Amino acid sequence: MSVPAGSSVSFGARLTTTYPLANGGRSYGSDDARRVLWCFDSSSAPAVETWAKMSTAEKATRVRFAPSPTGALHIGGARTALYNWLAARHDGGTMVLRIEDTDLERSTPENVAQILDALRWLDLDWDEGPISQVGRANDHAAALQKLLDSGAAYPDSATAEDVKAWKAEHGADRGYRGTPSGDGSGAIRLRVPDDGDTVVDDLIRGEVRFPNRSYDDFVIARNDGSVLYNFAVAVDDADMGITEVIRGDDHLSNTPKQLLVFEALGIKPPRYAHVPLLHGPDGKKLSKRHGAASVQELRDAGYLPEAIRNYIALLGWGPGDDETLLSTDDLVERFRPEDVGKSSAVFDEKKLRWMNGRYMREMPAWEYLEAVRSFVEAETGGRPLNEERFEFGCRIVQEKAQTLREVWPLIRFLFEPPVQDDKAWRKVMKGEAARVLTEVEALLIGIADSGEGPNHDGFAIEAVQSVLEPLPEKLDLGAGKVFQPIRVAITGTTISPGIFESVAALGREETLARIEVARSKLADQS
RNA sequence: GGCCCCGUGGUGUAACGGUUAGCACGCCAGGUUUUCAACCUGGAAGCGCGGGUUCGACUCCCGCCGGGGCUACCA
Repeated sequence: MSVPAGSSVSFGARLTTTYPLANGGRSYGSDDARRVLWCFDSSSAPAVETWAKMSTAEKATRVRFAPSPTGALHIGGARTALYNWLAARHDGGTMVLRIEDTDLERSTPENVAQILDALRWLDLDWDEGPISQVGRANDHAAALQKLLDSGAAYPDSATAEDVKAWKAEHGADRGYRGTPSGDGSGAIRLRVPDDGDTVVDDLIRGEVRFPNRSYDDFVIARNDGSVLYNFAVAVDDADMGITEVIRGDDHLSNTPKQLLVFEALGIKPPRYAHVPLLHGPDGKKLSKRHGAASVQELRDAGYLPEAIRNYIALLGWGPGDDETLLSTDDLVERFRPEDVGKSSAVFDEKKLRWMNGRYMREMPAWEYLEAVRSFVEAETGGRPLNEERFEFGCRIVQEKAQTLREVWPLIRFLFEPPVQDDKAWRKVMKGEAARVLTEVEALLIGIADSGEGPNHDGFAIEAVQSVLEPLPEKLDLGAGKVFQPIRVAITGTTISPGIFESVAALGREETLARIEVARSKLADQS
């Protein structure tokens, strides 16, 4: 699966937040609920399976990624999405995208759009959805009624204060136990047994036991019938036939509650794999503070989707050998949720940069060019650039740049006058610099105009190299003493592509003019 | 406070009862008679602490310490 280069750097999401169900997206809700499904252009959404018609035996791996749209997609969320995606693709399973938007306050259409955009940009597609959790209200209500009827759940008029008081009386390790209100008032709580443990058989952590008595008879729905997270998740995972729940560690302690809901519903729960959380460089939970933490920020910083996938896959998971550079196909082939490590990892942008550089070098020329283009346009405001020169410039820095964003600063001198960098000038333009530039000018003028080279003026890389390379020895100077003055003269700084390439790219006329300017400035200062 | 998870160099990981504790990023030095980058070579740097079990523990058990999560009529 690949995406045209053009779309890999633009967010052309045609997401709509309109309510009519626009495509054949599988609905898990009633007709009523259909009207509140999040819909998006189906052009990138694969055909949908008819899960309901399948027999149990046919129900292969079904995973889901269920972000809560309370902000941009985080690097940690992206990793969870990737792990789910890899697990699904690994054995031809199905990935469901579910939007946990029951938090009316924080869930916004903008946030949903942003998350979908990020997922699409990362090239992590889903087979079903996006499904709005809010849109499943009727199904939640039905499940709730079932529990009420069976007595597994009950209305309790206790307030938060009442619960607190109850716990103060019964001990801190004792979960609250309420009593049904006679009149049906109060929030709906699930009955939790006093004895025994609820054990989570986790793919990553093994069996984790939680004493039932430490859990409250927790609230699963408000009195108006609106359901709460731990209940909605369990009902949804059950209805959607999810076989493997791969999610963040922060949900481990909530899992027993969901298991209790499954039990009350009489449905076999899925398997769980709780992946460790990602931490920032300071060891704390990853947050916006820690630099480029969201997918969109990473994209804006010039990282490639495939590099990001490779990098985040390795945050907590390894292929078992010493391989570091793994293509997405490798990842799909080798990833298994049970191989994910148990300890939290720290996002290290330095390594991502290195890895991104490796991927940039591997990119086909046209793809690399198109990817760079949008970054350059952002810098230049879309001002037209000489295409031939642009392409040549990009080519000579492909080996050097580590992010798409770093390309422009390196080739900028080809389109603009040298930058003013006093520090670089002082460091280089001294001693033999004037003599060197005089010598260089003469040599460059001597290059015959064969019509070769990027500017068709004889300044081909080889031609430039053949006259400049012997110069240090000829002048009995170090290479740096000879080449740095040229670099500063034509670019203004000490950092640029290779010097022969730079001179060739700039061309005869402009190179000589800049050297001339530098020479006179040098003459003035002495 | 209660319940739970985690602990190999700065970072990500491998080894899982017996290895000189491997690999990658980063860092330092040198090389590539062109800076930066890339590339090559070399280097510094690690099993949180204390008890056990064992002929032998990074690997098993216990305690401690440290980090984290959950503990909402949030998700």
